[in-house]
Amino acid sequence: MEAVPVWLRERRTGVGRPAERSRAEVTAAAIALADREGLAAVSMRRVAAELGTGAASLYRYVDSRDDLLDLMSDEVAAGYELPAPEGPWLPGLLEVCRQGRELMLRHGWLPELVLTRSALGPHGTDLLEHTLAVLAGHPADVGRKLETFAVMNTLTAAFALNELNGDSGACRRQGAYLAHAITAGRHPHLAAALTSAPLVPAPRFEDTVSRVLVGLLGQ
Amino acid sequence: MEAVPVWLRERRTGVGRPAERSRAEVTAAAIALADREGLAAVSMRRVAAELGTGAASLYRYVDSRDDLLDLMSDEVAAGYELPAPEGPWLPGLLEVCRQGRELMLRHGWLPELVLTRSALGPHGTDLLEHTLAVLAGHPADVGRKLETFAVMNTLTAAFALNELNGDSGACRRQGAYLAHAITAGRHPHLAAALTSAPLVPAPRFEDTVSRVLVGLLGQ
DNA sequence: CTTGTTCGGGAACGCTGTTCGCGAACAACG
DNA sequence: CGTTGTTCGCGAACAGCGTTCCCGAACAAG
Repeated sequence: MEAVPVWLRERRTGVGRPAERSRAEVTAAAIALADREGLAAVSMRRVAAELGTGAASLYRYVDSRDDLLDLMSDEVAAGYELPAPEGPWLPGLLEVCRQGRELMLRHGWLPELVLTRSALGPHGTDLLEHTLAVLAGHPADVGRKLETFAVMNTLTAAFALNELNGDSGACRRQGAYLAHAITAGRHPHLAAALTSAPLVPAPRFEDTVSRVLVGLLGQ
Repeated sequence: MEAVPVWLRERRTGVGRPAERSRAEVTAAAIALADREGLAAVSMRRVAAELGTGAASLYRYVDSRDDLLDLMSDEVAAGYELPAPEGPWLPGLLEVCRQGRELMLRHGWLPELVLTRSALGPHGTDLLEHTLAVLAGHPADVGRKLETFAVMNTLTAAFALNELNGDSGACRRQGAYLAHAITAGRHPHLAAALTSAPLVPAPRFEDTVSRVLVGLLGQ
């Protein structure tokens, strides 16, 4: 029934044996491990080994592995550089998306976390605040602005995920089946599409996001 | 190095001991289990127990748990009812999204699979073919149409996921932290937004998707 | 020095995906 | 009918997982 998110459970008083590590240290170790070997490698035991300690010790800093994943997401979100918003809103939002994509490409495990869990930590909250600030002069109602924030994150993560998976095996598999589906003959439009164009066209990230944002917010 | 996807690995010849079950039966059992207890409950042992057999037996029908998840996704995609496309493209695509959302709400484990893995099985391929058929008369190039297909699926899944998580604990946690962030005072726009509007406004699915599609494809 | 409190972490529990290998079941062939 | 080839069912085992228990150690305060 602990409805309190990770970020609010803070360090106890200065009494008792002092902790040898900090929550930030644990988070950093988990991020380093994920960057090196992927999200699946982030187990409590592996993270603990990274720190030269035992798995059970981590539970002094984190309530569960899921909490640790939330901390990782939010910590990366600290990498946004958010200047004071000025000028028209579209370039402002595009800059946010551009930075988001870069962070996600640098941390290939991030898109999965962003897409499947929606926890907003301190830095995520700052990002939302910045987005609302960019849209401060826009006439859309609050609901649509929040919706825009969610769509931006989702689309950026999905885009980054595609880019990351694009070169590896996942796309080959799909390609293999699509090729089979084409030769079967019952998918004329698909056949026409895939023979008339490169299989994986260079995705135009900013153009696509821009169109979506204009669709949502007008102008 | 098996680049062949699940759907192409077919039943062997009629030689040897006949199988007691079928791949479809295994898939159906996994779906039933996921519907009842969620995706986390879909372990090889649990699915096997559902069928009254041993866990190792499943590997006669499926190469891995991931394969089974792909089969589950595609099997649900068989639930689309795709009439021959006619009329303008926007209502045609909206109907696809509407059906997708309904399927995902009926199978709460689907959004996660759609968002994180992009495998296209036979029924997914049919859906793509249908989408391209609806857009047959549209002047956009092939790349943008494929992109539109991906965005439709992603957005629908993300929307459904939010609806499914909306009432449960996940949103409470977020709300708890956001409330804290507001009282801290450093997020004026956020504070204004969350006090001037209901915390979780009724999401207007079709309106949002419609705006995004028009943004991507024009008109 | 004692007391209160916290931290570190080995050990254990129940679970997971997957592999191995053996016995059983069947089709085809002689 | 018997033999052979092949597939299937699946118990047992392996390595790994998240998490909890619990006890000894380490410190602050009195």
